[in-house]
This record gives sequence, structure tokens and C-alpha cells, in this order.
Amino acid sequence: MAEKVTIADVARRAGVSRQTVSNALNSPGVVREETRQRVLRAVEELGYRVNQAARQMRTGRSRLIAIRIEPDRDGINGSVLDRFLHGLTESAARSGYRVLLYTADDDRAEVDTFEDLLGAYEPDAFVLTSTHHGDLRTAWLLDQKVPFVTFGRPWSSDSPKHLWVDVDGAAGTAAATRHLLDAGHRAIGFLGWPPGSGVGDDRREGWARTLTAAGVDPTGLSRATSDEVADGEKAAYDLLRSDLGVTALVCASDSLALGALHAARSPGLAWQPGRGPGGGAAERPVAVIGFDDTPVAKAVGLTSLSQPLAQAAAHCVALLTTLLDGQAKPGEPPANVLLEPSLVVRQSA
Amino acid sequence: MAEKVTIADVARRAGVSRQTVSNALNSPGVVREETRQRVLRAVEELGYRVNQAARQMRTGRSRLIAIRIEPDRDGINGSVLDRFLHGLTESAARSGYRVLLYTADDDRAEVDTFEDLLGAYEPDAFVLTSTHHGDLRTAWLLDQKVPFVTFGRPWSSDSPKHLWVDVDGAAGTAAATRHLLDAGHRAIGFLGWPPGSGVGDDRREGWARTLTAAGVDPTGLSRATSDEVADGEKAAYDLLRSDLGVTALVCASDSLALGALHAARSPGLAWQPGRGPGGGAAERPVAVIGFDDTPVAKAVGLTSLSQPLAQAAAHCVALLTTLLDGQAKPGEPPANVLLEPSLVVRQSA
DNA sequence: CGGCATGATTAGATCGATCAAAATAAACTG
DNA sequence: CAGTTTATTTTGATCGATCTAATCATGCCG
Repeated sequence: MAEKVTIADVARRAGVSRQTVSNALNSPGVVREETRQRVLRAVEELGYRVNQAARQMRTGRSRLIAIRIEPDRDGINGSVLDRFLHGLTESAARSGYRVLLYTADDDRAEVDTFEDLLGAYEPDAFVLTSTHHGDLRTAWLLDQKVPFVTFGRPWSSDSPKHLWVDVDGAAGTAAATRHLLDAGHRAIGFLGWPPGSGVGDDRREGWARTLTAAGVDPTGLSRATSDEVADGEKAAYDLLRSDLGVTALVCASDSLALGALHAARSPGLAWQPGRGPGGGAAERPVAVIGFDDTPVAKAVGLTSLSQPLAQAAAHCVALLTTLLDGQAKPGEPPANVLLEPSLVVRQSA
Repeated sequence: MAEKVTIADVARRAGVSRQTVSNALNSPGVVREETRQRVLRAVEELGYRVNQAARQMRTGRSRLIAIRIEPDRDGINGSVLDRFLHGLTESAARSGYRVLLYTADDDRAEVDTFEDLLGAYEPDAFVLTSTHHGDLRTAWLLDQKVPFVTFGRPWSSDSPKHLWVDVDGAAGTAAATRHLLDAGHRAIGFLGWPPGSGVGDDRREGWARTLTAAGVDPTGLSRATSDEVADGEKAAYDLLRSDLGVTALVCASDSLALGALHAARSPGLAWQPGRGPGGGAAERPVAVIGFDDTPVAKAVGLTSLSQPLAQAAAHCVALLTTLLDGQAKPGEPPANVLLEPSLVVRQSA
């Protein structure tokens, strides 16, 4: 291990007291400029780094941000969290924070972990993902007055007030739908999840809104299913063989979109003569757009909506630091952030 | 925040001294059984949790394991690290450790981060991934006597000795090749990376060895390219249209395999009459096997080799804990671990 | 029953930083 | 120039745990 350099070593070298070293580093305004320089030089020469544990004992601040790493369920959307995590780690480091990981199988287990962590490592804040209706976690954290941000809006109107950063799913599906309308499609279907999930409802809403605005009635053009490739394929097949003349699909996830692609390629559906936009236009495969721009989308040439994850992570850190370091004025709370996804156009649409 | 419970509170409650509480928890053998019970009851009642920062100050141990989270380059293989990370977090928690993340753009930056972290948070150990020839990091850590394990073997024969856990890539490609041989294929090609990368050479070797053992000369049946889908497609196309009658491909990654699948489906190559195994057998698509069993493989039905990542992570933690907690005997160092990947058979082969 | 290992518990110091308050130096005021 | 005010630096205590060494019980033996 490297030899330890303490604040006392620096003090000795600079010919001042420990406290002056501390002040030079933490409250530069209070020390004379010349001594500050002298201290900084000593710090440099000795390679001094403040010991977090010791600082934490006195200040109660660990400069740690904790976040849960989920077992990537279906695997496809797991990469979203992964990319977010990377962005979070980078942004946090820039603000002098480190990211601590934990796992938990459900809300209750996660709250237990909160207690564990707060008792042992005392992270300064938590970042929550996958927020949902009636989230136990946010309520608990608010109750305990533990700082946190969620990546994802609080979906219920009655859900507790807290900081959040999110990506505007509706804006995304709206953009996707417009893209398809511009390409001449009219009967544009939607493949999503059963009502009740905030994220899913939001994404469906963007599609419906845009279609309606374009004079197309979305009724009957939507299907809901669980987030599995196979289920997406079934639902897409069902929608495509209906007599609504669906020529394009906007999907709530890349998993569903991949299923849709499979369905669209199944015999008797893709390349249907006379079904392309514009009536008797040339044969054309069913257009499909996914959501999240996962590696799978890139791999199979699926057009998809990309979330600005690094940006979202940076905003999370920014909100937390104003909450932790800066003094958030009571009258003027930090603003929540809603980011827009961007459409990555590939072969599928 | 929750009210803080210190060891003094527990001591008061149990009617003993602080030190006895500490002993009851850390050196149970030294305390009378009855008092131990009394202390444990007090701990339970008050919800006491040892403060890591305070403990760390005295013992110098943080119970933190640091690992770098990489920006998933091509996206496809990023999920491997993600799954490993999840396993690591779970295993570490079981042993009373937490995982701390950091990022770094290259070896040199990573070594700088080592210094930063060791000075500030004092992680007890590091887990390194993506080890490579002439790795600066392992040399530095060994020199500083900082405990660490690598997920990945030290590839050079002259590389420094340290703990590692790895997955036997050669065994994997050998199994894949056998699987293809059993299915009747003879001219089985290999798609990999340019020589020089330990991992890539290892995977190629397993294929070549197995083919040779089956009496097939692997000469000319191999192509090397960078790990991109498009490059894989080009290389596969090149190999397939040669006059060697290649009917199956083993690939060093899912990215390459995906490219191979595309190539195999390109007109004039797939379903080539008379080219199937057994000479004039029925038409058959080119078989493809990938490596890593990424979400993409699952999504497109690609047969692939799955690494036991959770297991690998667990072994990493096990090695570290014997190194840190247990007393690794000088004469009998902890054994490195080589795990076998398993073949996940899907439609592609 | 004194002398002494052995067992169980406790008091005091310590890790490295920061806080609070005191001490010292410099500057200002009438 | 004494009397303060202001700027700068220093001393001592403290955060919560563990280490070291000392204290207090017990049990055993000759």
C-alpha cells in the first residue's frame, strides 16, 4: 500500500497548523493568499488526499451516491440501466462523488438495504430507477428525509413530491409517429404494455395524440402485451392481419419491436402488394420503430428512440449536488428535468 | 435521517462497556456467552449498525471493492460486464462488502484513479476486467501491494503473478465445434480477431484443436477482423464464398456472429443446394455460433456460448475475501479459477 | 490460604479530519 | 497611542469504532 499522508504531514511541511491546511482546502477565503499557496504546494509535493472516512466522521458526509443495479430481466433493456450507470459514475466523479452499488429483489428489500447502507456507509443520497405507482421507496426516503432523485417521474398525481429527471416518452413516440406519417403511412399501429404503467401509458399517449392530430382515429390500432419478444410477435401478428391495413408499428420497447419485426417478416404479411401507403403503391415491408435504442436495435437495423442517458445521469447528479452542497432555497426548489429522446433512423422505418 | 445508534448506546442498554459490545460482535469467543446474548439483544432492539467510517479509521479496512464500469463500446458485449457487475454486487454483499464504481479512459488514467481512490476511500481491493498484454494496472497494483483479482487471465507468460478468475474460451469454442461436428458439419470456419489478443487467440485455439482432432485441417478456414457486425459480415462473406465448402461458423463474439448471420442470409450463399454436410444432402442454412450469449443472441435466435458470469463474480469475491479476511498461507496461495462456458442452442445451429 | 494462571471486562489512547473557540497579528479609529 | 475591530492562525475537543494494556473475578494447586 502507499504510505499514508495525513493533514498533519502537510501542516508540518508547510509550517502551519492542521486547521490552516484544512481551511486552505475547504474555506480558501479565510486564509491569507500566500499561506494558501504554500499549503497547496505542500499538498502537491506530498501527494496528499483527504481521507474520506475521517472527514465523514466529523462532517457526516460520505460523498457517496448509492444506486441499485438490477438483474437485467429480459436482457434487452438491461443495457439502458448500464449506460445510465456509466453516465452517473462519470458525472458523480466530476462533482467529487462516487457511486456505490447494491441489489434488492423488491421494494421492501430495497428499503431494508436503505437502512443497512445508511447505518453503515451513510451514502449522502440515493438514485432510484424504475419508479412505479405506489412506490414504497420514495415514501420511505422522504419520511426519513434522505436526499434522493429518481430517474423516472412520480406517476400518480397523489405521489409524494421529490426531485426527478425523466425522458419524455410521449414526445418520443410522437416523433416516431410523425416520422412514419411523413413517410406516407396512415394506419400506424401501437404495440405497448397493459395500461397502468406510467411509462407505457405515456408512450402510448404520444402516439395516439399525434395520430389524432393527423386526422387518423387510433381506435383499434393499439395492442397491449407483456414485454417479451414472443408476446410482441403475437400481438403484432394479430394487429397486422386485421383488416385495418396497418403498414407501420410504433412500439413501447425494442423487445416488442423485435417481435413486431419477426411478425412482419412472417409469410403472408410482409411485402403485401397493394397494402403500402398510398393505396396501390409499390410493395413495402411493414415499418417498425422501437424504443430505447438498445444494442439489439443497432444489430438488427431497427429504427428506435434513443434516450439521452448520459445527460439524464448528469442532471441527476446536478440536482443532488445543489441539494447536498449548495443550499437549495426553500422558496425556489431545484427544477425537475424532462429530456427529449431522439429518433435513430435505421432500415426498419 | 434516521437517529444514529452508536456502540455506546448499545453498551449502555446492555449494561456493559463499549469494548465488550465490540468484542461480542467481532470476537465472540472472548465474551461470556450470557453477556454476548445480552449485547446481541440490545443491538437488535436499538437497530445498531456498525459505522463503517469509524471502523475504517481504526482498522484501515473499508469493506469496499472497486471496479471500473466501461462505456459499452459496441453495445453488444457491454451486457457481459453488466451481468458480471450484478453478480459481483450480490456476492460482495453476502460477504459484507460493497462495490464502488469508477471510470477511466485508459490504463494510465485508471492507475491515477487507483491513487485517488486509495487515498480517499481506501477500497480494500480492486477487480480488474479486460486484462491485456503488458497491462500497466496489474504491475502497479502488485508494486503497491494492493489486493486485487482480475476477471481474465494474465496472458503473457512473463506477466506478473496475481489472482485471477476466467472463463475457458477454448473449451467453449471446442464445445461449439464438437456440436457442429456432431450435426454433420465438416468444413467449420472460425471468425475471430487479429492475433495478439489473449482472449481471441484462446477462442480460436479451441476451435482449431477440435477440428484437427476430428481430422479436418483448419488451415484457411479462419478469418480475423475487428469486433464489428459489419466487419464480421464482410469476413464471413469472404469465407463462405471461398471454394472450401464452409457450412458452419464458430465466432469469437456475438457481434461477429451476427455479421455472419447476415452474410449467410445474403442471396447466393444461404440455402445452397448440394453444399450441406454429407455432400448431396438437403438444403441447409449455414450454421452460426456466437460467444457471450448476449441479449442480441437471444433476440435473433443465435446459438451462443454463455459465460457463467455470476459464478465468476462469486469466485472473484471468494478469492478476495480469503486474501483479505482469511489469512492466505504463504505456502498455499488461493487457487485461480477457470470456468467452463455452456452452449445455449438456438435456431442458428 | 497465598500465589498465579486463565477468563472476562473495562479504561484510555488512537485513527485523520473538522468544528468551536481561543489566541495572535494586523488594521482601524478617535 | 490606547482601545477596538477585523483578519489569520492555532489549540483542544470530537465523530464512533477498535487496539492496547490494565483491572477485576475465578479457579486451581501446593
